[in-house]
Amino acid sequence: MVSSTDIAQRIIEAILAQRLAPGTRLGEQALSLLFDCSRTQVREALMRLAAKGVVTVSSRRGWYVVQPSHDEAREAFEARRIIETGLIRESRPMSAAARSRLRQHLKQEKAALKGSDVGQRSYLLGDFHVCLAECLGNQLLADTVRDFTARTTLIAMLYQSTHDATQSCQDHVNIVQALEQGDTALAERLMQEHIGQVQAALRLVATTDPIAQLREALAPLNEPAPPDRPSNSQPSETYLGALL
Amino acid sequence: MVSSTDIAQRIIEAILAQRLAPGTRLGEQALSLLFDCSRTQVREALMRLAAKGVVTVSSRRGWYVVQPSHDEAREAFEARRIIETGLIRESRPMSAAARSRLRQHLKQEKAALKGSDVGQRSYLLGDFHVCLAECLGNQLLADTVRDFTARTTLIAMLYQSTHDATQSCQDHVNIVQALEQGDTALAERLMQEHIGQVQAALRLVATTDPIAQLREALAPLNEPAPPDRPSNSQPSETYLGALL
DNA sequence: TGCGCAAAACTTGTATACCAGTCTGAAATA
DNA sequence: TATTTCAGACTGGTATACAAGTTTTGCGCA
Repeated sequence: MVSSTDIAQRIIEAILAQRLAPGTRLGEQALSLLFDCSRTQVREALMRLAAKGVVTVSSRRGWYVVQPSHDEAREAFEARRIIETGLIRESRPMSAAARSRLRQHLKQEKAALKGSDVGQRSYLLGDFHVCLAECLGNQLLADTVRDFTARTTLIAMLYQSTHDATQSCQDHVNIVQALEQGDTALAERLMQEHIGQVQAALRLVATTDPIAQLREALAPLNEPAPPDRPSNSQPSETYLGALL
Repeated sequence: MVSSTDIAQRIIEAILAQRLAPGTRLGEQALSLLFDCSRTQVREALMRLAAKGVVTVSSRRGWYVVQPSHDEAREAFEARRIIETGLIRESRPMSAAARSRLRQHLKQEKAALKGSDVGQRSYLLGDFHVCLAECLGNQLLADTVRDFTARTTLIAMLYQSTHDATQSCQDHVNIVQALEQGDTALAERLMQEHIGQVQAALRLVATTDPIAQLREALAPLNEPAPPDRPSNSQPSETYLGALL
């Protein structure tokens, strides 16, 4: 039997791994079937996620993974810039355990880059920021960063980020290196630039087209798909399989 | 009939007005009686608040307003320092509407200082920071600041803040003035100092004493009570009346 | 063939009944 | 008298039945 906490965590993880696209419908019955539990548990999980701004509910229609607007996208990136650079600026030297953990994480990132699991890669690249916040000694902000990272991951999916995973990983390496050398000013600047570049890689097309996603998904195959990611972003109930 | 959103909001407001002390038990049945609704609504509200870190649930025992530890207190203040100074640093000049709103808020604060409603005073002093974050154009961080402000309000209650309300209000005035003059660097420094002073006003006694609150509440009357607030911090079911 | 309307299928919203721990206090016992 | 045990009251945990609304589908009609 799974608890509502498990369900919420699985959904968050699926989002971080880009296995759940923005706009995906999360039916209560579908989820309760999938996790073999009652709707009560599912609703609890969804309400918790709604409080964190990861899903929304449309009355008597269903729960959906959020589709942040342009304004919300801007706010999310600004929030991350402020929090993560602030954490670095106010940081004291890291403990040996923290440094070791970060190095371990970077090792995993590099391994994932060589591998073919795009979801794992995406997950680790996002989790780095959570990991760093925890290592800098503020669990409260680390939790906040986790929520905001899920948000920016959704934004990246929605606005078709063209950011290079290799570049991101290199940025992370440089940031950790600066921190280990005690050069917080450099680390802060690197983080600022890193988040800025991820934000700049968004294709902020003014898509007021209500069927844009369908159009995208069903486009003819002449045009090559956007790099770094198969063009499979139609929101659909079948995607719930991504949770398992 | 009240919705779960209403209940959650009322609880948050009661906390911001220091009418709900940390550790107060929030029984599901008591709340459902108080708001004349089913336990379902109450549970939804409490779970949302739990996701925001404002209440906790002890299995089959009850829901309680959180009692942040020393570490959590430190993290909460650090988080607010980072977010609020960061918002000011990255802010662009405020709109006329925003400036007007802030001035209006300061006027309310001053009025509350002259009045006798301690709850209203506490609420407005905390709400200033939320208001400011909204005026600086980031709703996402404004919501975060609201949660964190509730947290620091609880911390102030728990650790018997000796901070002077008049001083806080004056700090707010100075911050707004600096912002209106476009001197964001000054505003940032003032905010940094302001939050630092509120934090410094805590009596962070190492209270591993499990009955510290009882001891405090039932202390003999020779010692004068802490200023700014009657010493009535025993958590008790009767306090639910504070929600109305 | 295209359009409008109604019914049915499906979805979330809500209350409630029942289950399973937790605590209290009285009674039995040493 | 002090201690232990056990029953009962009380609490939150969970599932489920039913209500209320939405979407889809299929039929009738022009």
